[in-house]
Amino acid sequence: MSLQQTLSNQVKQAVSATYNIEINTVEFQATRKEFAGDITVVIFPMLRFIKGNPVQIGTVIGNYLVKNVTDVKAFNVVKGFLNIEISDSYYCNFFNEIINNDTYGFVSPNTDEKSIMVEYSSPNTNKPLHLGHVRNNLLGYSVAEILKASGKKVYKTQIINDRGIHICKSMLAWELFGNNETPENTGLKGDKLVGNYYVKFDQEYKKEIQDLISKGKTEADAKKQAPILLEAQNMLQKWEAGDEDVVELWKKMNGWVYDGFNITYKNLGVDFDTLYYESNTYLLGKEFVAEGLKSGVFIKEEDGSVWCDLTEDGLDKKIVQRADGTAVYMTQDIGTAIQRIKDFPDVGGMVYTVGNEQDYHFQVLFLILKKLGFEWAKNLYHLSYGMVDLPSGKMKSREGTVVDADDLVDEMSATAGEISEELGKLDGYSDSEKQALYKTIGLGALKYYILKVDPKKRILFDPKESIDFQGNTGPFIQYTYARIQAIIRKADFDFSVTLSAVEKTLHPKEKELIKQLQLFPEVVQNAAAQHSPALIANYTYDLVKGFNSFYQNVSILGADSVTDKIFRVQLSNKVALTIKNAFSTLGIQVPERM
RNA sequence: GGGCUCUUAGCUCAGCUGGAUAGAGCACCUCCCUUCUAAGGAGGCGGUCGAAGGUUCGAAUCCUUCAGGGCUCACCA
Repeated sequence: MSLQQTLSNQVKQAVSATYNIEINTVEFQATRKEFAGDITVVIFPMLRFIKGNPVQIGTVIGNYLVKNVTDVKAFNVVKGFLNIEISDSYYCNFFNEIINNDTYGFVSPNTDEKSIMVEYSSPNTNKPLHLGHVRNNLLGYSVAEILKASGKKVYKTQIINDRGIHICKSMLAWELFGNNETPENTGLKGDKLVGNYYVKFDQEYKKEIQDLISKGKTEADAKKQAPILLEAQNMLQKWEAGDEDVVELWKKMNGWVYDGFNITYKNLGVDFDTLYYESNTYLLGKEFVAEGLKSGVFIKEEDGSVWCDLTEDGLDKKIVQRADGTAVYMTQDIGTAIQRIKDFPDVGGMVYTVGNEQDYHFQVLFLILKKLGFEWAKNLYHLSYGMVDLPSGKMKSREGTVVDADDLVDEMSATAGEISEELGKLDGYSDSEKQALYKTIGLGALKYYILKVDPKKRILFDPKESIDFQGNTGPFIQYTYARIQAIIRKADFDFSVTLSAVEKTLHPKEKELIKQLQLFPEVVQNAAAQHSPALIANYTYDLVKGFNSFYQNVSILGADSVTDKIFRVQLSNKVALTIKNAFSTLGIQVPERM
């Protein structure tokens, strides 16, 4: 039983014994720095049940606790707050319990529980990944890792949007202007090469529109009648009809893109357990549309289109199948969800990492799946995140203001290198060691910068600030970890002395640190429940801040006894482990030296 | 226009289920390296928590209205 539970029970007993009144909840909070004590019971809520003076009630409960709970050393009451002081031996014992637990804070997987599928990334295959995808990937990957840490089995997946008019545009431009360029003969990453042709298409398209307008067409007509667009649409029809040449080209170019994406994913340090392709799933939803029609969930209009009426749920009518019988976006998402559960029957819920411009879509999707009667539909979560804006404004692919994912990672590493060189701390390292370290630091900066912000909020991405190494940043935390490793390397104490032998008054800063360490498992559970890496990021920062302050204020080598030194070195060790575990859920590495 | 969402220090952000004088970093000022990494630490300056009402012992947090920003309301994905 945790100390808080014990205290809660004892407070209830104190109230029951003194006032003959039963209360069912006791409110706790961490004691503020300016007061003596470690944990605080808030008396105010009890006033609803107990008539009386809060100070008096607090004093009565405090006396009871000191008498009946061994770990309670003393107490004081300020207004409606009962501040409780916890004995040092409690902290030492707690510390002893976690000292050898390398997976502290992580719950071991419960095999009886249902798994969770986390979808993220899900790009189109016509252009390279950009900054927006970076946020998506980092969030999705991190939430998957946090869910794992909270004891869930997790499948990471994505739905690759590999069909449609966008890829036909790239294909057509490549046929018309490509001169048989390949990643091999140009040395370009496949996704970049294909992306170039998507841009090329757009340029030609615009030219043709201008041309038509100068011949007297309206702009709207010109946009619809441009020959290159008609040709692309023709290509899409051929693809859907299974035309061999078109399908072969499609396979070839998508293959290039996948090779390119895989490099980017590797650079970012993300991975997937299973993949879904839209070209395989886009027709799947239709059989469930048919079923929904039978059960009355959907309605067929006169023209043959199928709709779902959600007006009673406060939403609109939503189309789920076109008049010509073809699938729309919603249809395929219905199909994909069902297919996933068929493929992985142990999955009991899914997390979709998709930008907030699709909030409404997912609200509708989840509701439709519920109406279709799927039991797992209540466990679907849209991990919605805000856009990433640049100081110069929105990213626009056509105006060339897009921040490319690969370029970004490279720049972060390069900047990490420049700053490290300036500080000159890495003398004696080989070039390859340095490069690896720069990447760890650069990526750490990028990932932390993005993950520490609440997913819901839009991010203003300032490239300059993101590579800052001071304050609440990834490198600051990595640096603290590396410093702790230096302390441990230097400390050659005899670790056979157990901590329970420590009989001394803890330094107040040590207590603060241990208090923070205690919170870690709770933070992981909370972050998993809220799908919020930001929670873990900000917690880690607080811990590091606390440690740095401890480190400056307590002279380790000046400690008097051997056990004292051991305690402090092990406390450092524990902090380092907690940083490492927290960062692993964020997908950030910690270097042993930097 | 309807729906969803955001607004906290000059800037970038925390603030858990309502609780004590709203916290960090950056920037600006003052101090602190004979010991393990100063990419550090201690302190100062800086806030009518977008506005107004309401709920209550108590509101940045919950409710209502309003203002401003974003997203969305396609037989696109």
